[in-house]
Amino acid sequence: MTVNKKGKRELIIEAAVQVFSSKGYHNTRMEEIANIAGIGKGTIYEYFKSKLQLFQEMLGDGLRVYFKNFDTDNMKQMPAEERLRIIFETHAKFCRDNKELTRILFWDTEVIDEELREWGYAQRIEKEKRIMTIIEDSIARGELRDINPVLVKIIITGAVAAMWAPITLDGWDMEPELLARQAVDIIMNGIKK
Amino acid sequence: MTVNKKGKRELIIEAAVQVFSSKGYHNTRMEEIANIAGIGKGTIYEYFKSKLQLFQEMLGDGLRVYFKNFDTDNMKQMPAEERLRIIFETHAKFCRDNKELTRILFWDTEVIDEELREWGYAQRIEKEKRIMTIIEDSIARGELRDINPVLVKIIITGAVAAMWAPITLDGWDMEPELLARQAVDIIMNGIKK
Amino acid sequence: MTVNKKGKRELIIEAAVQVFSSKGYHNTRMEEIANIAGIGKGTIYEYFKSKLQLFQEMLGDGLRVYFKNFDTDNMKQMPAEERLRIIFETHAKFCRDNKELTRILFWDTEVIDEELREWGYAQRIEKEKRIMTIIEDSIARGELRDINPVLVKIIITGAVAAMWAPITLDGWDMEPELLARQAVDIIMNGIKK
Amino acid sequence: MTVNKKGKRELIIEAAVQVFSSKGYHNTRMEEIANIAGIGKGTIYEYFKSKLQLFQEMLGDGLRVYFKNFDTDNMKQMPAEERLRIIFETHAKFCRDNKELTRILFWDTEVIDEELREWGYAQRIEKEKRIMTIIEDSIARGELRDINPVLVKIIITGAVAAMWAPITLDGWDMEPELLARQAVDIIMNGIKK
DNA sequence: CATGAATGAGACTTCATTCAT
DNA sequence: CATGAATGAAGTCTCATTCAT
Repeated sequence: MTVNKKGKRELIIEAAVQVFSSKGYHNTRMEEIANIAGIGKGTIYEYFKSKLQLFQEMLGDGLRVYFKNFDTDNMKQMPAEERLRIIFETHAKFCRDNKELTRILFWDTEVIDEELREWGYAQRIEKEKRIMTIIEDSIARGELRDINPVLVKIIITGAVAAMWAPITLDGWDMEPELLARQAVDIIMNGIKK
Repeated sequence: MTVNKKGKRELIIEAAVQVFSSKGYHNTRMEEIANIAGIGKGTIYEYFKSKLQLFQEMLGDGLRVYFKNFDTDNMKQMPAEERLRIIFETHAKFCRDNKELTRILFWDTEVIDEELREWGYAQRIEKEKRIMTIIEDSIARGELRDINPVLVKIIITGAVAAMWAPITLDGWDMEPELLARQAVDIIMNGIKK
Repeated sequence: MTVNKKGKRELIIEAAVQVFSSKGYHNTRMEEIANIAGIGKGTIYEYFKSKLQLFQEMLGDGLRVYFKNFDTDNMKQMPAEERLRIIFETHAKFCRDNKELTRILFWDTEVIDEELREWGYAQRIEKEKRIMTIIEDSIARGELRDINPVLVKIIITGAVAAMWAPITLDGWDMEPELLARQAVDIIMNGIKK
Repeated sequence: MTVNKKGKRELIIEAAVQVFSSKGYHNTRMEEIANIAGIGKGTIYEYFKSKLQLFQEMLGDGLRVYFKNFDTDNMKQMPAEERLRIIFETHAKFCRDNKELTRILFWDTEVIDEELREWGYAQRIEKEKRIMTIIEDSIARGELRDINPVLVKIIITGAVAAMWAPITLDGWDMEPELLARQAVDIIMNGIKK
């Protein structure tokens, strides 16, 4: 049945997230994914054409969930500060709920496949464009000082991306809303007294 | 001769940087490194016990060069702003001069080996401790607002780490000194007008 | 119902002939046979124990049809020329009506199974014995020149077997009766003017 | 050294002929070829890209040896009878000296690969064209009765091809020269007294 | 009876490493 | 010291067969 089939596909994806995250693509054995999913090795191939495709669909599924959290239409009307806050908060929530996946999605650069590399590159550009728009909008509206927007983009994207490490590795546990508010405060006003 | 041997060792390391950087650890073939170094496949094993050891020594060499750039003793006396500026500038210079290597050293998380993973973790902690010290020193000295130091650390390390992408991938070319001055300005004073 | 079951068995055999003929034993997937037969994969196993058995029964069915065409009792009384003519004509008809199957039955030597190999060998010997009997009978009756009967057997069996290629592959279309008459004429009288 | 390398390539080809001949393409395991050649499994891949390529090169090598035996230039001047005699004799010699290979080269139709199938088809057409030329030449010169040349071609190619079976399987041992003389005698003059 | 999702044995192939030259 | 031919462990993937529904 469809319900059943969908269930098994998700079962595999979940096992894949677990193993790919902790071992990386190349150290992951299809058999281990199968074992963790509680199914036979061959069954994976009923749902995914190859190891690469399983990995890609895992990324795709993850990103779809991630982007579902942003309501882009509403955001256009907001001031820069608010938009940044939402980005930080949403990202922090996703990171908290998908600790391992976050690293693969927003940090990992393991070379797996040429096509995938380009996909990852496009992904990064896409995300950064969103940040750049916010910054340039705000500069145009005169909300910001006269600063290098590329540098601001690096600082913001770097901060967002760097969150996975303390959360995933060090078990840092901070309320996403608080984190977002404080982070945006620092970026907007600086750290100097 | 020792000189000769040293020469060949460096030849191999240079080839290793080239191939490991562009293909990642697992997609790199020992034969390709040998070809690029212009030597025989077996010769690599005269200088390195294994592929893993070659990779590790490549990392070690890279980090040694990196840290040689910091004069830690002098830095202790400086104000936070100056110390941050040096970190940004030094990092930007290293990134500009070792585009590919930077990504492997300061971003890559490809899982290669359990021991190496811990080494990388320790590396990260080490670097972050340095940042934390700066921040906590400054807070103690009353130079900074009352802010979450972990968050500041994330923002600074994230910004430093994120520099590789525009420089390596997008060909972004900015004077390290200028970059450092502007970045520290933003972090200290924020972006708000 | 028995009728129903028989109908499905034939359905499978027909699909098997189609796929085995064009792809060979090892390139044939049980699933493809099932698809062409319009049934489920598992259903084949209700009628045949295994892929090998299906193949064997397909061969058996084919040969039974083939040999039904020879009325061996009547043939014993006929002169050699007439008997050869019947062999050629019958074979040509079967080939025309079962293009692909003919190749598998009378030419193919794809090694599939030790038991099957011996079965095929016995099959060949059986057919050749028939030819040898005709030739030796005729020699005894003084109808033929003093020639090597083994050689004659090779020429006749070779000619019979070789017919599948132009008919199946090149689309050669010749009236079986005419073909048989002319072939026997050549064998009996040679090609020299 | 080149001599050494050539030696190993031939070693593998010889082992391949042995195993492919007796088991067929699909039942042949690369490991068995390696074992018979007395080398490691991986070594085969130093000389041949894949199982398919090994098979193809084995066929190519075999055919090259086969065709080296025909002196096509000289043959053009000879009468049909003589040319046929040479074909039979050369083929019989090759069959005697390369019992197993002959079946693969001139009889086997195991479906292995689409490209290979077309190659085999072209091969057959090429050989048959040679026979057709002889027949049509002779008809033009008025050496032959008014007979269907396609039928003659089938009889001759069939006879030639069918020789492998008694020689390889039944251990039939006949002097190639004698065989050729008698076979051509039968084809030219028929078997009737 | 019919089905097709699930299975796992087994095949090909790669590539780090060794070692005789 | 330097080499590269040889090796075999180990990984991905296929597909005949089973069995619960």
